[in-house]
Amino acid sequence: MAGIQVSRGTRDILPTEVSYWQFIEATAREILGRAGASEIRTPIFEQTELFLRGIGEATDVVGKEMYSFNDRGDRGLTLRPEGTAGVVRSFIENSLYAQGDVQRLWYVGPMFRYERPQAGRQRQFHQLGLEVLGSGDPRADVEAIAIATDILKAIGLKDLTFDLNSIGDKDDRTQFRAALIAYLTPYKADLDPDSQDRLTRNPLRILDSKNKETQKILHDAPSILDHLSDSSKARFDRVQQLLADLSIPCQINSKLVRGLDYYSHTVFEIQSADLGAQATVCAGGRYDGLVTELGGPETAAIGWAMGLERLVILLQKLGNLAMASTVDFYLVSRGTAAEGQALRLVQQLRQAGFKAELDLSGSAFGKQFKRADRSSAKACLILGDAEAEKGTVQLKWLASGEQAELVQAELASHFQGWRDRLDGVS
RNA sequence: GCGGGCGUCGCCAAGUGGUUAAGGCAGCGGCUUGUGGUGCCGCCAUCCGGGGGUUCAAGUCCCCUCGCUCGCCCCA
Repeated sequence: MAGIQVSRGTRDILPTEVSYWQFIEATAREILGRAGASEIRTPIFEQTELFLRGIGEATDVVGKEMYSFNDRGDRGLTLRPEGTAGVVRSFIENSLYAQGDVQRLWYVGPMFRYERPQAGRQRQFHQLGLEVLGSGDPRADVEAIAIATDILKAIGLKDLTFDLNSIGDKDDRTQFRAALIAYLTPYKADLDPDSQDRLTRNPLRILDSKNKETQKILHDAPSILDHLSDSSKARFDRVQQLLADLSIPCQINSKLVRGLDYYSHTVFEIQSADLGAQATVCAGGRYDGLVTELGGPETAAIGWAMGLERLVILLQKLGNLAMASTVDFYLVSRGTAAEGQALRLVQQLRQAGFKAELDLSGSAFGKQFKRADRSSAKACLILGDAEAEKGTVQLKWLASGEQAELVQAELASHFQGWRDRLDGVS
């Protein structure tokens, strides 16, 4: 039990679990590809400055959750806590905006946040995200959302709730902020401590407080939706209408605000009731100001990210993924000459497209057959001293027990027949 | 960063201060030294996350520490 263990908040993804990951990633890759999105891979660490400016210095993520360090050259670096900032940095640095009107970029990979680990929340976790850069059209919002819901649907998730809101533009929020402060200030003493603190620092965040008392007070609070400018409101209406056209059901939640500073207008969150406190499975929104904030040309943009660990948890709960990987042929051999020939045959089978496993134990035939069973192989190829000498091999189909002796040199002539038989069996 | 629960073999799990730490699954070996799936037999924790302490005596009580877990916070 002593010895070195994984770091707190990190974990291994073992072979029994990794098939879920591969399934999710393959499904997403397929759907994103069909939508004309291109994968982009950016570094795991970036200059700390990028996140300070991109995410916002006042946010908790930047304030107390980043893995920041100085390297040997005394550069201030940070393990990326999210994916958008790096993609936008790359978009600007590589002048991707010059390559056409809209860039649809997606990414997948590990992110790092120093948080207290919890179910569905780790210090190293994985996100898959999409960024659509270069369009402020409401259709871009809905297209991005539709891609996300397509992915979630394709991997088989049900019973998800989709919350939608608009937090308007900067001016809308300035107005609303004043109204909210004016409303809440008389109740200040009754708010939970965190919310009291936020009243001046970041009053919008009070809206999604889980504190019951605070929520009661918020019941009659002004709504952001009543403080949208005409154009912001029209934009939001259009988004809702387009979603309805696509039959994507959503509920308007005027208290939905996002934790990162760069969002504007459309924000949304997709949650599952089966995840406990960390219920959000996918979240995102529009961030029209971020590209200029990071030194690029004015570029409208919308994006989202999914938490892969959470998707895997949900998928495992459904338990509907039959991941049994069966073996076609299991090679049983004993004796120096036979073992050498078996190694050659197993390679020949693999190169012909069969899934073949070679028993390396060198133990008694009985033991090797037991292992063949456990591997759920369909057939055994058996080589002992007698076969090695004659240049033959025994083929035994495990389900029926039928066995035949074949000439090694003629093995390839049986391949097509075996393929047909294996296809029939499975 | 704050609060609650938990931590016994690879996995599940008994064990409520008293001699040698149940059991099941898995694994390994044998019956069966060239033929499997069943069956039977045997082997698999000098040790109870780690470190201190209390006691004649601790896996069982106390303290510290590490980790997991649930919630807060935060967020994907």
